[in-house]
Amino acid sequence: MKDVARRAGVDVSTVSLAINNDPRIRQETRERILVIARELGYQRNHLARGLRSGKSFTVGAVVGYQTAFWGEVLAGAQSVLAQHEYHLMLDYAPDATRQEEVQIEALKAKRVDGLIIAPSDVDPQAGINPHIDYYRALFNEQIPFVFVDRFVPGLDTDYVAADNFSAARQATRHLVRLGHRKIAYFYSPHRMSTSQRERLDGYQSVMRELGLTPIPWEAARAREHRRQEGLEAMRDLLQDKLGRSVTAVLASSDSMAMGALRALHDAGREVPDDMALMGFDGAEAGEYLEPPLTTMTLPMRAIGEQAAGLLLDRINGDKSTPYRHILLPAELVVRASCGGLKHAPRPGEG
Amino acid sequence: MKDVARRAGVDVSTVSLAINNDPRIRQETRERILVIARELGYQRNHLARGLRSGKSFTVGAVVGYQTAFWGEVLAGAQSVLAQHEYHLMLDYAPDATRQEEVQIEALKAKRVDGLIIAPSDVDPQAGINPHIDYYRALFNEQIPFVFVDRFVPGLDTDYVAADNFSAARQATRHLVRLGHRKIAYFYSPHRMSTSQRERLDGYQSVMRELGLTPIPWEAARAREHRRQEGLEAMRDLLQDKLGRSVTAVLASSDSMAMGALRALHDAGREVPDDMALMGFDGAEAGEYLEPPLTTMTLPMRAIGEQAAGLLLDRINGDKSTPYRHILLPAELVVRASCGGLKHAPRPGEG
DNA sequence: TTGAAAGCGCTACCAA
DNA sequence: TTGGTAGCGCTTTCAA
Repeated sequence: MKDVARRAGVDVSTVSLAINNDPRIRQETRERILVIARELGYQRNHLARGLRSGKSFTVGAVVGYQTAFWGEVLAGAQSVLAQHEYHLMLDYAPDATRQEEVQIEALKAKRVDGLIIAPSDVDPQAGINPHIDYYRALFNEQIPFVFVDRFVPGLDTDYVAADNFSAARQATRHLVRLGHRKIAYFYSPHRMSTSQRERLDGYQSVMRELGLTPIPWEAARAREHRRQEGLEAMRDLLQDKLGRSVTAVLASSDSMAMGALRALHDAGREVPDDMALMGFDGAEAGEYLEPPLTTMTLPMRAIGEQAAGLLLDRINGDKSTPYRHILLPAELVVRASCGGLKHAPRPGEG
Repeated sequence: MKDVARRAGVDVSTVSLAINNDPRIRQETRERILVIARELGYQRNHLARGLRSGKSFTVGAVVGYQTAFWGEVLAGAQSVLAQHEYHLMLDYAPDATRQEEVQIEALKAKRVDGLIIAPSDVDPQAGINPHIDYYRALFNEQIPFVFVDRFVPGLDTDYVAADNFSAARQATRHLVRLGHRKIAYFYSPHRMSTSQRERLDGYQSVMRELGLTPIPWEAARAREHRRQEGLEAMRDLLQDKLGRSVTAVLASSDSMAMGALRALHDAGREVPDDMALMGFDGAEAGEYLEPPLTTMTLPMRAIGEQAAGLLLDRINGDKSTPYRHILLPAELVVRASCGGLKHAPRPGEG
């Protein structure tokens, strides 16, 4: 920058103003400076800029294990941030560790301007988020952050997620519309995020409204991958007295549905003829299953985009604007796993 | 830091040394300073540190579109970087745009200490990477970087990938071992990365060595998702005179195999009885297919971990150590799509 | 509209 | 083993 200033015959401060498009600089001067800067291959040092101005043009993201879901969300966020010269710093914080707090502290030391956070699951015993005190402190520190996909009950902040409650209602109604009455809901009670809670609630609300008996089916034993849980839940169901009357299953996630599907295959049951099966998430793999899986597709990219947008507003805009909650609609994607269709949809149709 | 110094009755420079675990500071002094720092909630400012020391403790990653593959690679890299107080700055650069260079320049402005790069595909016409001059310049600038999954021919740098050539050989031999002689290889010539090239070469080398005729089958028309390409390639094959004699297909990626599988289902062909089908990548979804897909599983996490390790060595170690190429073995995962098994493997078995 | 100078928080150098 | 001080490259304030 000093070199640029010397070559342009101006002061460094003038160069700075020119580069930042400050209206006080004369058009002609700015252009001359910019040309010289380019010639010299000048590249602004964001570290110095950040140190002086108190902004790093960087946002931290703390999410759970790497999955296709989070990949999409982060890609969405990144695309919006990139448009504003912002960068995303990535961290994975496996649930149920203290990691989450450590990661955020590390990100704060790097002076991120804001954070995109998927808070860990709610403690099933206590019914509250184990990190709530930490988040409350973070909030009081005035560090801008947005919760994605899930939130911390008791803390009012910016928040972006799919409308899981409505989506679960829509899914349940879809099964009812196809003629099912004995509809079980597969889920895992071990780690319940707020979104999982809302899905369960949505399912139960529709069942009750229609005078049907909710059959919440807990994957009690397993607690590793969702898939294993779905597999065991279905095995249990098929051997259970009550379970045997069930004609349709709504799974709390696509991976759980995949496990359930495997169990059905293994037991020689036909899908959808013997049992209708529906997933939740819109995982890409669902399309490839046999039969292809009907599911609620979540707007993952949009969740990331909106989260980044909200965060940028909060960083650059008025700190005191009221906190916003954005719930994005999920989309019912009908494939063959629930019947009601003559054939499996071809790619692109669903 | 000034506050900490004052409270501890020492100079800021002493605090700095203490925090950086400099051996010159007496154990006792260090501990006292550290305690006070903690009490005061002191958090080191990495921006200032970076400005002064010329290191940002940050590395940039530029990969293609978000996919499960890249998600795993990045998660692997992130886990290693986190152990060294490094952070990952994420960028997605869709192939075949100039984006790649722009992104890297932006990352450089943020003063990343190094870069993890998946270079774009080789231009099929010219046979060279369109960005080679840029990468050469980057190399001359002495900025540490590692190529992952693919490289730029003609540029000798640190490089980590799966051993695609050997993996393709192993895959081909597997099919031969099962009794197949007419084995086609599905691939898409439009965008050939170096790893795709090596897969094709590996397949052909085994076929030739065994006196078999290679049947490279180009997905000529489509050029969107790999899946669509696989679907169309299989349709073509089934209608082709030569193609009808084929008994096994090795696809250049799992998604291509999935498309091919759909086409086989649609045509009423049984897998593996009418046609054996094998994928490449180890995509999670392959396990859920009907029949489950035999594939070469790439060590995605390890690729990311090794890439980060190499980069850290380069950043912190001797700049002039010779460039290393790390090729990690892929694993043959036998499921039911190629036959030779009595039943589909249960989860965990394969 | 531009210039001059201070200073962000740290590390690195040299002196004690 | 510790203290003092310069200065990284920028933005920002104030003066011209």
